[in-house]
Amino acid sequence: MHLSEIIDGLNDNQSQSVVLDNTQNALILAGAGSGKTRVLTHRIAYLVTQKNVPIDAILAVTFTNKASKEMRERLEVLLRRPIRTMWVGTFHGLAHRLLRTHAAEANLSPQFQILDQQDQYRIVKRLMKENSIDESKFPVRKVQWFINQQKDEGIRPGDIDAGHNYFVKKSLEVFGFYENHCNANGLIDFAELLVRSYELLRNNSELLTYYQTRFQHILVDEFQDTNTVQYRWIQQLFNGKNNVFCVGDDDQSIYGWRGAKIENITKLSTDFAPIQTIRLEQNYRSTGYILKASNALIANNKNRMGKSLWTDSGDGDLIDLYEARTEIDEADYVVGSIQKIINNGIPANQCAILYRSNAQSRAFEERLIKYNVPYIIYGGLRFFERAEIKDALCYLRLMENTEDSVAFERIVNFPTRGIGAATIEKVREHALMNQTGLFQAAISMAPTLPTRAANALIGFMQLIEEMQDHAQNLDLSEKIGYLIKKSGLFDYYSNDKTDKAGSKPANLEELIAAAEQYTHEEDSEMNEVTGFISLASLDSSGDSSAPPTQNVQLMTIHSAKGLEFPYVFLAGLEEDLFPSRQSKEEPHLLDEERRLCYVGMTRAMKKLTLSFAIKRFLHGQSNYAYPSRFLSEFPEKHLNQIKQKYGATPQNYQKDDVFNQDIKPQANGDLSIGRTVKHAKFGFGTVLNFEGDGESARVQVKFKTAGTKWLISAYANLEFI
DNA sequence: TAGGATAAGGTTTTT
DNA sequence: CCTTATCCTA
Repeated sequence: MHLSEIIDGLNDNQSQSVVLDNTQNALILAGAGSGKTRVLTHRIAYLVTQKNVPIDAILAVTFTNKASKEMRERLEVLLRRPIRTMWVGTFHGLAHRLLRTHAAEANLSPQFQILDQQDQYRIVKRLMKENSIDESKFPVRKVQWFINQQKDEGIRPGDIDAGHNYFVKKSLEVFGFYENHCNANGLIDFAELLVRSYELLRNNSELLTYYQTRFQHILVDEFQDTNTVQYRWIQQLFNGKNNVFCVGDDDQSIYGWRGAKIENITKLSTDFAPIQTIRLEQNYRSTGYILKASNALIANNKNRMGKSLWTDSGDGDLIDLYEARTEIDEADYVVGSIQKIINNGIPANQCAILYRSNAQSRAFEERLIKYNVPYIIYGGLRFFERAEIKDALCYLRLMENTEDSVAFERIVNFPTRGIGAATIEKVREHALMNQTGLFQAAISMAPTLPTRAANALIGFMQLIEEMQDHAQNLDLSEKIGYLIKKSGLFDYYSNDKTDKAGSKPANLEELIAAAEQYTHEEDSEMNEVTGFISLASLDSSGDSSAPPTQNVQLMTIHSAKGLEFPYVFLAGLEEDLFPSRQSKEEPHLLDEERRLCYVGMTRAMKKLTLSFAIKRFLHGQSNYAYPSRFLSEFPEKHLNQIKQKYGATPQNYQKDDVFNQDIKPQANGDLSIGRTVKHAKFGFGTVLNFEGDGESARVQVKFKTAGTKWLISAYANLEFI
């Protein structure tokens, strides 16, 4: 292959990055839409075709499964050959591969199972109960969070001193119990995948040397999102003779809450010196106004490495800003706009609705259904996290390995078969005393139980054994098809009245289809079943089905990272929602919110529409909100402001309210709910409620800065704006 | 023990 | 508001 095939069509900075020589490491500061995936894939193609680097000498790390899949596909197109054996994957996926390959050296059972968040929660909760730790004082979720936070920093229970902090002290105690439990049962959570594989190489110099020598080129995508352990993981594989090539954008760091360290990108320059930094600032995605506004917004952050995107494709349309009365009005406007776009012959999947939190999707979903616009929601409950799917997989796991106690607990009495809490508790005790798995314990102690419980339990174990026998020679998808019927899961969910949408049986069938699509690598460290189960844990999205072509796409901004859409609707730009309430007090959290907003805006190619609602119903109640501060952080001249349909003044909210019955058409002289007022001392506020009339009226006002207060109208001297 | 009915709790983002 | 835990009855 000729060099020109690889660098043709790249701009100067891009091709300079691609053909960097091997004497130094590289940091590519790649702005949104500057073609970073292109640079990464072309870099690899350059190494393979021009420098004769074997594909097995390359390690390419991404953050999402989607990104690694895409990179693999693009590489195969570029190189015109399959690259199955190449190490391309997510940090978690690659760490998992390492641990499967060297399970013994990592002190792991070869059958180890991956715990997802839910499994982990359950275990932590049970351990706390067993050890009489009060859940009301130490919420399970917080303790779980604490444990993961430590692990993301590579910290083990023995590594820290709680001092006088009682919460830390108790959490550490649970952390210890949890570790023991996981070690005894061959369980690995997400964070553990990383820590454990890091420690594996740290404690085993032979292996470390092997991988250091093998991976001549280490390429990392989204470097700004690496956490402490991930950074060390890369650092460890670097021996000074090989090369790291990191691509990142400090302005798009949005996973600080998950332990990502934005500083890692600056640490890189000292830890991996000499390093060459190249900036990619030409944007090929968005029009001029979108970029100018995004640049202005992100300029409000301190401590940036500095970068300014530009385009030569012209200003394009102004950014629309819609001021909605409520979230329903907002959804109406957005869906209405999308309908117009579709009516112009543009496919629906070119439109995306992005939001800060998943809960916001509901209003949009309702309107999309009402107006008959096809849509697809990403996130929310992911396929492999659905209860019915996990149930089925647990049957599969138990059939594969009867010692899988997590699976045993989940399905021993599901669908219900007369095995109650009391019986299970006895099994657990017996297992603990004899240091066996639950299944083994159940076999040996069943005869000691009362007849009814004993029969039920023995019946369950016979069922599993019978299923094992019968499924032995079936292929994976047939096995799953068989087990969902035989176990009674399918019948159970078919008759489940709480499944309003009735989608659960369909999901079970979808699982069979997913198993059919699953292609198992022959040379894998795992057998087919284990491979499929691991995939289900690590790639929770699961819907491997063809990408939707005629659906409007709805997702959080977090999951939109790395994607682009011609028409983007960024909704819910309100204080306390975006930026979120828990972020606004802390400058570094607020900066991350701002980056998130920047990421959202820079997803748009042709047209960006922002919106906010004055009143929003969320988490069971209605609240008035102020427009997000982010809206005032870029020049107004980039905006085309659109007020709500029925006029711009708050008084008009009372009339023509066909969409929102929940806005009460109440008025009392100058008073009306939703009106903006000014108080001499408290400043500006919004009327939330009032009672009584005239001089004796009491008014509840939510002030911008002073909080919410009840005031006596006669004394408050409110000025109505 | 099962399964409905009622009460309580928790809400940002996810590999 | 929705999910989950707990209570209560058959």
